[in-house]
Amino acid sequence: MNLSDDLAWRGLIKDKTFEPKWLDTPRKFYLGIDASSDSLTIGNLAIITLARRLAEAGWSAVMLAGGATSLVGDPGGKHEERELKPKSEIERNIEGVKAQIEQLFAGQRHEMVNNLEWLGELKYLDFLRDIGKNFSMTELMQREFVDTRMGESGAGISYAEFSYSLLQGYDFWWLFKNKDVQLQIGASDQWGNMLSGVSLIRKKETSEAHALSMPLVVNKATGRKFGKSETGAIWLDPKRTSPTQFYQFWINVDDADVEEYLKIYTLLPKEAVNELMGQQKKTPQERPAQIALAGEVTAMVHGVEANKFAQSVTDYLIGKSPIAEVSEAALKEIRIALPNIKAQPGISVIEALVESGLAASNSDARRLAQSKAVYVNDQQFTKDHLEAGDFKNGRLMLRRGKAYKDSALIELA
RNA sequence: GCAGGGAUGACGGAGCGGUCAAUCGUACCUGACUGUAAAUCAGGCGGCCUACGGCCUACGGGGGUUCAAAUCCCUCUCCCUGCACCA
Repeated sequence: MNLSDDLAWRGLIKDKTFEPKWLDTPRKFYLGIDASSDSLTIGNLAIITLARRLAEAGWSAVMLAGGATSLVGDPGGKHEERELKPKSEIERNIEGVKAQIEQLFAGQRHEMVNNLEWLGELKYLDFLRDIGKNFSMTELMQREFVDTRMGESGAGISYAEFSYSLLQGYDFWWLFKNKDVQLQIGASDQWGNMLSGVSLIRKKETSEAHALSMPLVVNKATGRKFGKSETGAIWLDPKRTSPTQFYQFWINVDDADVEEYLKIYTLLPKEAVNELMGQQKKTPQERPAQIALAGEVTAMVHGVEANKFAQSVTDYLIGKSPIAEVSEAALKEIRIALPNIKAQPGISVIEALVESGLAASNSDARRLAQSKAVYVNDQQFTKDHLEAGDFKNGRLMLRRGKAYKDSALIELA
């Protein structure tokens, strides 16, 4: 299947400035990544996976870290002005984000650039004359982000954030001129910014350059944007979200979403996805689609070894492999992957829940205990204390709730 | 600058001197039913405790009035709406 058909089938094309067939001749494209945090989330992963697809279809990839643009802050999709981040923090963020992109592009040819390289030395007056002159204020004012921020109930917008779109347009133009980049890809909230570049190139170079946006990934069950909420964020950084937690997240995906995620987040071809969805329909309780999804995505983000390990930890979680018989080597890894504490026999369940982070406070832990939400080694647990006999070989699995993802390892001190 | 209006828990939004740890909705957590799914129903949802009870901290910041304040007064900060100023 050629690239344009594949992307259409996966639902990855929202807006574009070209005929679909144009995609099928490989050229050079770029994807800009914001550096507002030191780690990417699965929200960013969707678009990076799209970049991977283009690369595998023969396109040359330029990955742009927004060292300069992050200093200003993208107003797109935000309801109020952002806090400016210190420069040192953004530099750190860039390093973190770069490393993750390297991992995701392992074995694929790609180029990393930082727009600080050219935006950093840009002179303001030159910018106004060369770039500013090419933007119509009328057009800019009609942009949705400006409109919502400046409208009746808007929170206002600063000149700095307002100018963001022009900077991004400049990026595209610079890359077009200096690196022969002909396409920019991004999530649909970047559409306006991408068009800034397209029209700037048209005006200044009288040449064609194009933009492609993909839809924002939405949780079908709740209708909400995916991976955006602060607390529930799933990070690519294993220090923030361990590979096991990462794997568990995908295992736990709703049935309604799993097909879409397979298309967006894995490189599995159409036939394989259809095959999986067939099985999913027949035996949903075995969760074949979720298992495939979790395996594919974890392997891509954290590597094949980490994926294997996450799968084996899952076997311990669901009691398929008894935790009492875990090998010393695996145990070491589990201590990293799961919340874990050392305890004396006789420790109260409340204390164990709080210490391990499964409960937020003593009150919270008491509520959980009262509602019979405590499990030890996959069995409902109603006693107040963990006795010596509850530990098998000096350890046990403590769990909050019925789903396996909120588990912790408790070991005898 | 002047005049009005506003700031309440994760969010939206009630309350306008005691019965307010604060109605309600959403989000979130747990239980039942299931499949580590969804929907539905039920319970919970500031913290702490030797708990059908008690204590602490909270309604933008600070100060006051009162036996008693989220509720009244003063003041500061920020936001909104008009008007004025500036073009």
